[in-house]
Formats: sequence, structure tokens, C-alpha cells
Amino acid sequence: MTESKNPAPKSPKTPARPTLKAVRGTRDLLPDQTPLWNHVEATARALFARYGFGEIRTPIFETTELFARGVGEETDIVSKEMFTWDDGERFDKAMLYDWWTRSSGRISSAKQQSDGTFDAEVRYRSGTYELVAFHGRLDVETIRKVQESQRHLGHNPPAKKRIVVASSVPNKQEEHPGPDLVVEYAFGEFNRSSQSLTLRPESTAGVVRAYIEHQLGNTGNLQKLYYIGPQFRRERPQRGRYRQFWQIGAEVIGPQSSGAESPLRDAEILEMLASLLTELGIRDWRLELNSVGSSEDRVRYNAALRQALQPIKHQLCPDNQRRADTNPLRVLDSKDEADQDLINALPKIADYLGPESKAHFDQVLAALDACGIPYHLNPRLVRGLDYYTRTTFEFTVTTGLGTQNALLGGGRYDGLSEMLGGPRAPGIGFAIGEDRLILTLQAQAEADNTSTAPPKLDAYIAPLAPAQNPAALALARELRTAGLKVEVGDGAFKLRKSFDIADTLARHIILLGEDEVATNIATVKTFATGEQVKIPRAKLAEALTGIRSQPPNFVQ
RNA sequence: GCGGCUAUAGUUCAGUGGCAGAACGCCGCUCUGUGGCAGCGGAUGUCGUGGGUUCGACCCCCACUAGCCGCCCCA
Repeated sequence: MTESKNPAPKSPKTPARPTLKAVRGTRDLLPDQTPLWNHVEATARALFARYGFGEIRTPIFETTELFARGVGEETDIVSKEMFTWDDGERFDKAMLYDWWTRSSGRISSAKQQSDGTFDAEVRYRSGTYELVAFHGRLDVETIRKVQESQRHLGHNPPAKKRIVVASSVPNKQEEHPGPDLVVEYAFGEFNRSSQSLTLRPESTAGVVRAYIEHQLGNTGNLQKLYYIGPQFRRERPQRGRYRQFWQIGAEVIGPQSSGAESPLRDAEILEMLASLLTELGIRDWRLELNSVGSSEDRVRYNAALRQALQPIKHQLCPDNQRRADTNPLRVLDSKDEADQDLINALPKIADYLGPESKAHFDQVLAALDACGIPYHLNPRLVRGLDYYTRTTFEFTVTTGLGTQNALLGGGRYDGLSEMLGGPRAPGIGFAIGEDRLILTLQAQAEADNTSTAPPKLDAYIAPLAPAQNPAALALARELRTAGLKVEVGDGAFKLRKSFDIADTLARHIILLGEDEVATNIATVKTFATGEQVKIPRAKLAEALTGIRSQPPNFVQ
């Protein structure tokens, strides 16, 4: 951008142009990071495929209503932690006028003001007078005037003198300008073309919406779906917590006849997650497991909890006192030291499970035992989203996350599809916090003194003079075509510099001077050994492939 | 949303109410087809932004912004 054409008037102190930065809670992943991310994602994709999962990609924004109904209106996520905006047209006076003009009737009077707004109008609509005031407030005087003008035009005022006013004041209310008149303000109607949209704070609701919308249940088959993508929550950034964060998740959902409700599915998901973490090299993970029962069980338990909390409430911290009233289940989540004993003494959900829920949970545990998957029953694991039923779980780790030690979480959501207006479709799913997974891998690698740095290139081609540049690029093309990872230097570089660069980037340096180009025999030096050999061009690719070391694992 | 800590060179960080610093990195030279070591030389900053106190502020005070950590909550 040139900026000198119209220089701003000189001020004694030219204010510095603020540097543009990634917005709060978002970040860039640079090439030294992305290989690890890709490794994680590729590992997950390959593993999910072995379990019969297919990828689903849903939009990163949905209607706000989807999350309100799915995740739960009263959850913190929906009530205060989403990126939500109004997608409607801007509400202004010109738009109001346009809307009324298009929608019905004729406009009997419209006095346009110099500023482009309109004073007042009246028209018939559905048997009543409707008066539209775009400008200023309605008073009795205005209304009388309008009624007068209607009579002059030969209209009789309707018997029922209810006047609907398009108001730019959002609070709908009524006024009584006179004994025979009621003025009703209608604001909401003019927003009807707008829609509240939200960047997805999680993906399960969107996936289930897609399941319903595309009638995947009608196939009769179990749907096994996975996704990898960004999510958005408007929270205060912290370690492992970003406003745009990434989740790797999967859902198993289907009609009851497909076996979607089987405890085997719960156990399979958990076993798959254990395999994934192990395959990624995550050590010391811990599976916390609980059953929050069916929705009926939960109602009974909630009641019991409220009752048990009532007498001891005053002994709890203020936060827990509040939760005791609003959402007793969340008291169980509390980390408040002083309250722990009291909380541990509260009734356990396990004692309130109906026979079906109990049997379901027992079968999950039996399948996990058969697979040799270790788990810890945690009667206080209730989780934050409204839609969870029966099995809920969390995998935690001890390395790298500080207090944000939950690596992934999930559970069963047997009623979610119905909540979204869909068919009965029990399901279970999970979401891995990919940012946290990466942090854990990096912290582990650091503890082990191993590197998560991307592997080096196979070769760096150093032309010794600008005259060899074309030959260098031609050779690079040849080697790259053969599948080697190659960088090309520049003949303008001094040899010392070429060596320096080459050593940081690649395992081999290929020297290309006049001799090498003339004879088609390259000089190749291996940094690890210091060994230098002459290799004919025709055998170069093969030779470099042969001495390529194993690609290092990211995490050992 | 609340609380604590932090913000100085590309990076990691010292620093003092009175000339802006180190290490690493970067560039050059010693050394024109053989680097990593060593020596010598060099560049780089509106000291986060805005205001205030002061003869004088990177330093003290206030506000803002951002980051980190914790709370809330969550993956």
C-alpha cells in the first residue's frame, strides 16, 4: 500500500500504526508445529478407519437455536461463552418502510422528511387500521390527524381502533393515547428475516442435526462418524484453552434397531480411545467413568441431591451454594478444598440408577474388563452439557496441562436427536481437545528429551556459483520427482553459508560446481558422518533413498 | 466475567530516576571448491499503548491492550 499520495497533516507526534495481531485467544500454527498436528490427525484418521468410522464435515457455524436446544440453554457454554451474531439485515427506518411497502396494502400517506425518514403512514390490514410511525413518537395529536386524513380520503375508521406501530424500540409495549385507541408496538416482526447464528462451540449438536437433516437413520444402519476441526468459545484464554480450539471427535448414532443403544458401543468407543492415546504415545492417561443414568434416573437423583444439599448448603462455598439451587449436579464438580468432605458424603448417582441403566453400565464395564482397559469409577463425573445420559467419561493426563488436565470427554446422549426434533436415535460420542493433546505430547517429549521437531530434508543442493543455478534446479526437480525432499541453495551464497544452511535443513549436501555439472557426477557429503562421496547423477536418487534414515517418530 | 504475575534487540532475559545492555541467533572478515570450533568486527530497539508525576521516566503512579497462571467453566 502506498501511503504518500495524500500525506496526513503533520502532527508533532505521528502516532504509531498499531501492529495487527492475531485476535485474543487465537494463534498461528507455524511450520515447525504443523507436522506434529498432521501426525496426530493422520494417526486418528487411520485408527478411526479401522473401526469403520467415516468422516463428516459440518459447517463451523449453525443457528444459535441448535446449540440452545442441544447443548442446553442454561449451560455456561450457551449462556455466556459463544460467538453469536445476528445475521439479519440491518434494522433501520428505510428498511421498515420498504418492508411495509412490499408486504401489503397501500400506503395512504407518507411524508418523507428531509433526512430520508418518514413521518407517519396508515393502511388497512387484516380489518384493522395499522399505523406506521417511522419517525419520532406517536402522540394522540398525530393519530387524530391521521384519522382526519383518512376520513377525507373517504375511509371510515374501523370499529376496533387497535393501531400497530412499527417501532424501533425493541420493547414491545402498549400505549393508550386516548380512550378509544390502543397502540401496539411491533418490533419483532421486522427482525423476522434475520437469524441468530453462532460459531460452533462443539460439534455433536451439528453432527446430530446433519444426521436428522439427511435422514441417515433411514438407512437402518449404525452411523459411525468422525470429525476434525476448529471450535469456538468466548472464554478467557489459558493454558490449553483457546477461543479457537481444535477437536477431534466421533459419534456413533443410529436407530435403536441398529444397536446404537448397545453397551457394546460405549465400550468400543472407550477401547478405541485407549488405543488412540496409546498409539500416539500418550503415557499415564487415566480413564474416569461414570453413569449419570437415564433422564428419568437423573430427575430422581437431582431431587435427592437437592434434598441432601438443603440442610448443609450454608456450609458450602458461595459458588456451591448457588449451584445447589440452580444445578445441583454441578456441585459434584467442585474443586473447592473445604467442601470436599461434604460433597463426598452426598448421595451417589449409582444408587439412583434404574435397573436398565444399571444393567447397561455393568455391561460396559464387563466389556472393558474383557479388553483389559483400565478405568476408574468416578461417581462425581457429571459433565457440563445437558444432553448426556448414562455413560459419561473423561480421559485425563498428568503431564503438561496444569489444572486443565482433561484431555477428552464424552458420553452417551440418548435423547439428543429428539430434543432437536429428530427421530429416536441413541448415540454416544467424544471430543478430544487437540490443542491439549499436542501440549501433552510436547510436554512428554520435553520430559524425555526427545524432539517433536519435523524431520530434516533428504538433501540440500548447493550450486557453487550462479552459473550452476539452472543445473541445480534441474537436479532438484529430478530428485523431487523421485520422491525425495530437497531444497536448493543459490550460487551467490558463499560455500560456508551453504554448508551452514544445509546442516540445519538437511541430512546431505550435494555440491554442484563446474566439474560436477560437466561430468554429471555429484559430490555428496553426509553431515552425520562427515563422509563425502562422488555419485553419478543417474544413481543419485537411489543412493539418497538408500541412505535415508528412518523417519523419526514424533514421540517415543 | 473475577484475581495474581508479566510486557526491554529476531529469541531468551538482565538493568538503573540521569549515554539502552548480555547471551544466543543474524551479517561480514580471518578462510575465493568444504561448514560445525575459534578470533575479530557489524547491524538490530519509538524499553507493549496512552496519559500523569518529575528539571529529567525503560524505571514511580493511573488507565488500556496483550500474554502467562489460577478461579468460573470446559476439551
